[in-house]
Amino acid sequence: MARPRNTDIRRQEIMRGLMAVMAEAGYEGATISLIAQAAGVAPGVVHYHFPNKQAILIELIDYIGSLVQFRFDEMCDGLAAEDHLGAFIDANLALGKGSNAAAVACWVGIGAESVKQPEVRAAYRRVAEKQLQLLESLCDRALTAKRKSTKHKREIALGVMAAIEGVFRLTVSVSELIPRGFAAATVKEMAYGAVSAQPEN
Amino acid sequence: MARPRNTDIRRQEIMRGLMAVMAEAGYEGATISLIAQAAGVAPGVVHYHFPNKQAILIELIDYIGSLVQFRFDEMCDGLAAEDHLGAFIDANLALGKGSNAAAVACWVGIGAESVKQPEVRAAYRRVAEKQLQLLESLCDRALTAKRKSTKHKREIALGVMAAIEGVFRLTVSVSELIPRGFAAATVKEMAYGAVSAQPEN
Amino acid sequence: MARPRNTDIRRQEIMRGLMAVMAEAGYEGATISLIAQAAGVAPGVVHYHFPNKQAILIELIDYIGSLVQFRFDEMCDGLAAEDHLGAFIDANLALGKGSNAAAVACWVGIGAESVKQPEVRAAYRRVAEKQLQLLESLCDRALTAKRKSTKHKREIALGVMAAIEGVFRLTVSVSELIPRGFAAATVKEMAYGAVSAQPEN
Amino acid sequence: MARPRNTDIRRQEIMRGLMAVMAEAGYEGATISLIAQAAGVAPGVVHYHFPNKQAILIELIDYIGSLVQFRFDEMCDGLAAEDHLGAFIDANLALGKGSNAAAVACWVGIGAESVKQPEVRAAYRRVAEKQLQLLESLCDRALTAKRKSTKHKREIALGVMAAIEGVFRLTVSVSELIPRGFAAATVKEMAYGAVSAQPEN
DNA sequence: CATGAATGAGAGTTCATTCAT
DNA sequence: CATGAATGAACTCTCATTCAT
Repeated sequence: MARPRNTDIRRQEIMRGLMAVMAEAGYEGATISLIAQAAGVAPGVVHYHFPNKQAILIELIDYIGSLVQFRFDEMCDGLAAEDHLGAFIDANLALGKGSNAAAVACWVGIGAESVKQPEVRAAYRRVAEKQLQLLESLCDRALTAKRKSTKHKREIALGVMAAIEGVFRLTVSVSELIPRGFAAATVKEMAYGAVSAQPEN
Repeated sequence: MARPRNTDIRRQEIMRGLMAVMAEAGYEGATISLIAQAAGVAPGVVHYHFPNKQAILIELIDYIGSLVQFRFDEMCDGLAAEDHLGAFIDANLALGKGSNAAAVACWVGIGAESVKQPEVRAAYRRVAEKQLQLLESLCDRALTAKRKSTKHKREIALGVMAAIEGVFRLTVSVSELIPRGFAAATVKEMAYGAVSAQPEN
Repeated sequence: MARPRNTDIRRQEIMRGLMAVMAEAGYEGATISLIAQAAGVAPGVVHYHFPNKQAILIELIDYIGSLVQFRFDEMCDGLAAEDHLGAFIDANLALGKGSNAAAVACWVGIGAESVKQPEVRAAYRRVAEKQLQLLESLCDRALTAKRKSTKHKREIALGVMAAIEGVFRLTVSVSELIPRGFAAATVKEMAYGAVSAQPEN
Repeated sequence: MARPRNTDIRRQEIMRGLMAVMAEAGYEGATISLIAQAAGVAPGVVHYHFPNKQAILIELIDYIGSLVQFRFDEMCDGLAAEDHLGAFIDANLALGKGSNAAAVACWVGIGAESVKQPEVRAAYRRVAEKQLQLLESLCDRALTAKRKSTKHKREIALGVMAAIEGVFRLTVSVSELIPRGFAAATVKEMAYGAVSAQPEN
């Protein structure tokens, strides 16, 4: 009898509206009005579905995390275990299908917001911890496949993660300095270089 | 006899005020009033010395760039040419004297602001290009010292730079995940690992 | 066979919802959403049964008036005519069965709303006039029973009414200053004191 | 050199702006914009001098309290101690010079706001407690002058206070029912009637 | 040079009311 | 009758910027 529930759909639309606007104007520049416009809804709708602007951002953080996860799962398909590390790097940095420039720009903005908003920081950390654990297990697989010591898998994982985050940052701010398609290759070389550099098991 | 110009001193005080506030509250959260307070001056003074808030930020970008440069010069003192690459990484990431957590937090915020403010982006790029050129020459020195091909010096330089920026980001958002004193060592290993991995010249 | 009308029930539920919420949050703080929640209905239902928020308030005014009337009737039962004045005061101020703290808080809020909403003011006046007429006749009874001049019955009635309203106000704002069970006794003393002070008839 | 401080003047102007608007439109209806207009300043000025709207209201509470106190002091001048109780009632209720219809309307609104704003409630209580103590001492004086027991001075004080507050309420909501100049006389009669009714000391 | 009061545009948020289902 | 999503106007509050002193 009542109007059918469409909350989940609306929430996604609004969250994607934030992503689109934020990629151009930053978090502060993403006004509720602009977000609503980008989502194709009236301004009041935003606060009907979210208690406040921060809540949209936090939902966006999880969403971007899940996008990477999804792309990684796709890319792993049919790959040997030792190549999953490369797949993870590609999932984050490779261009082409599934790459998402807006998400990258947002991710940089999320880093800055997490400086002052503890809740954002917490949400970011949840995603980062999950990715770091995944990365560690991928390093383990790669090291094991090459019969290398897995002693420094966490260090390598952290280095890879930092490199990925750094590429995001450079992509956003100084994309002209990075030749197209360069980043994924370089980070993969660094990662597998580190793997190879480990002593035999 | 005119009274001595204290304009330059005031400008520095204000700019450092921005750095201090921005490290806690982000760029948008750094109100003119808070900046003035941190600088120990009246709010009106800020706009006497700077046309607008953005101008302070741009001065801050150059200032942070010069801080790193200065620390690098200090650290190079007495080091062999091949170790200058390590000195650069330390200048950015090593803890202890000369390390500056506020500057790191600001740097992350500057990255986010450069998404929407072209002038900030340009200022950031000037500093980044300079650092990248320096890094490239440091890679060249390191490769040459080990009689390696310098063909991929730019790739290595970019990778190192990304790793440094990424560490900044992780430091700010998820410092708990990074053991103290870990970052500089890991990035140096990655850098020299890449150097060693190059073919002989 | 039409389904039984539950409109009247719903209206009461909603009106009581307003009373409950308004006692805690004031009239402006009583949002339609909160009222609906307190009434156990969906927000949309409220405007199905009432054209607007003000209409609920006006119904509430009459309702609270009738509550007092009802309690008065109950308390009069078996009392001598000269004691009906005391019963009226008790009906308003006595604690125990039939006392209604929420109604008192609402009544204070209604007074404030009547400053700006003419319709509310009119509704309040209707109730007040009725009570004042009743009070006047009760004073008449009390005076006549004591063979006193009834010349100032209206003054006494007004004084009693003011005292009652004032106790409401103090109860709401500074209940700590009023010992429990104190108010009804004090006002009754004042009322019968004034009755006694009148000249013999 | 700097612009001279005028904060105190501005704060008073704004507070009186609130009083003027609130007397017509209630507290919620007194928007910052209307308050500023009534005070003859730009909207932004309001929040330059007050952190928020509530702070203006709290200042107004103290101000109204001091208005009554001031009028009382004036009216006491040259009166016998036993008549000070009457002066207090006149200070609150007498018409003519020093009477302030806007203040009365605000006071009713303040009562309603104190239901939901604890800070307002606290401010109201501070004023009420001070007045109640004063009233008690005035009752004491009146009783002592007539050689009556002072045992119930607090009860009488409370009754008088309730009557005054109740008159405010009736004045605001149903002024037509109260003949002009009636209230002060009636309350004074009630007060001195109660004094006379006490047993000899 | 310095001060801090003033400005006013625009932000996030709330909410009475409407209405498609 | 009932639902709850949608609307958009209006609110309080913030703040970069200006400028009289």
